[in-house]
Amino acid sequence: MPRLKPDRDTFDLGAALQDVEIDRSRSIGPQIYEALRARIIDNRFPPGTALSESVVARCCDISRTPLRAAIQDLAGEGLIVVRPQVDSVVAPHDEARVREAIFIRAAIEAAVARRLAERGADESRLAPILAEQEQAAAADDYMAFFHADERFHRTLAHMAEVPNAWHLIQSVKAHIDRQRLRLMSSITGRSQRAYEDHLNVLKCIREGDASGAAAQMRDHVNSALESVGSDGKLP
Amino acid sequence: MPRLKPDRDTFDLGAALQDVEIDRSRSIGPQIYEALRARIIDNRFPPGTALSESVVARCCDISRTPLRAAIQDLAGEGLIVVRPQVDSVVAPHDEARVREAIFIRAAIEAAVARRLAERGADESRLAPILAEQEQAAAADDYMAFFHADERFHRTLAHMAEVPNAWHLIQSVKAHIDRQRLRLMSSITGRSQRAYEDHLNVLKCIREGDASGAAAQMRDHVNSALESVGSDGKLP
DNA sequence: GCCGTGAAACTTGTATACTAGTACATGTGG
DNA sequence: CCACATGTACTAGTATACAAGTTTCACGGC
Repeated sequence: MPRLKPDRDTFDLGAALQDVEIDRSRSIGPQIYEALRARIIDNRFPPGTALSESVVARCCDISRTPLRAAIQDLAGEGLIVVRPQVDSVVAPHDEARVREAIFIRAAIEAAVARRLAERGADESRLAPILAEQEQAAAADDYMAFFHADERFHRTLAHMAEVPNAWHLIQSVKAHIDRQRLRLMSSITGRSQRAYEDHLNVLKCIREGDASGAAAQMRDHVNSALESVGSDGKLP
Repeated sequence: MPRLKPDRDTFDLGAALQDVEIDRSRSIGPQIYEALRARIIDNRFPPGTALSESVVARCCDISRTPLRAAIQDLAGEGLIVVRPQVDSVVAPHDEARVREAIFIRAAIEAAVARRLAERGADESRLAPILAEQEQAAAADDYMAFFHADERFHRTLAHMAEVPNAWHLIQSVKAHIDRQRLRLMSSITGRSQRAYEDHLNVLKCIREGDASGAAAQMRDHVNSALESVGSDGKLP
């Protein structure tokens, strides 16, 4: 007797996908990419979730072709693990990978801070962002601070004239954010400290202290390490 | 009267593609990706070369599907520029992008050197590579040195336990290498200096001088800047 | 001669059918 | 009861047909 889909774990996937809205007047690929990526990062798709191409495509009422493109990109970022002829699942949480992501981000952003200190930076673009951060930190509005923080770092990268560096950072930042959003608890109250870190980095940049700016930024990014397991290998 | 392909610039493309061998027993996507990537980096596909999906697919006797996957990856690395509904061409030479690639690589590799200096490193894995480099530098065998250099840096990344960092470096390194291979002339005799740079980095690592190791590695990678236009913007 | 119009020959994007490979469950022989 | 074939229902990889958009060039009106 043929068994057709015991509804084992497909059900919740359809639920998590039901609110994806595809604008058929634009390219589908990038849209479904963003939709899946957001759901992986905020853990609506827990690690191990099977993302069968046929199932997801049917749920979103699209064909497999643009979906495959999205999955391929996500696999390139390490957010999805594709086992040929077997399955494609959301990548498991990997503390080593998160630590590595923090390492890479710290390296690049420290270099950005160093360059800004060496070349000088026009802080006018940062003022409104800093104001927003101060307010969000005082109100302990985490999501507001989160977005302002993103803009702060992105703006620094653009001021240093390394836009592609920011693109790279975004790809590794996905792993950091996924971890961050997984254990929301350990976050409360950190906004204030992050805000002060930003001020310290800017102080060094203003004074032309290249090594200091790099070190401050490195420490700032590395402070994310406190959330992840200290230094233990994976079991 | 219908005009069927005036053979304007398709001809040389077929020539440059005639020696791509596809192993049908393995996945086609990664193979065609590597084939195209190699040809872009060594400038067999000059900037601006149109890589029409239909044409390339027919030349290689494959379908558009795996080819699209390869092109999408190359576009993600910035080696191909895809204009939707128009064309896909090999990305133009972009000095700003090359400088940025060097910046990113220097940032990450400096951090790798710093970490190795802090944690200590087992140099036994590096000894044979260094020996090979010394020999290649003495003989001025550039390609041999090139490959040994690649292994040297990759091994450092693995010793620092950041394998994904090496993957990122590879993607930005493509732009550096493409530039390097374009103006081969400015390279002769550099092997000796690069070899000495490596020794200096290792010396700092051995002595546990973290800041020194990072600075040495940064300067070493940044020496590639001497080949590219000094600091001028693109015209 | 010049300019607007439109059809045709491209391009990439999307949908779907088919291929080939894996895993698991089921049944069979020991 | 267990080991082992075997078939079935999946998976991702590939090929191909079709759709939608862009560029180009020829043609006709002015």
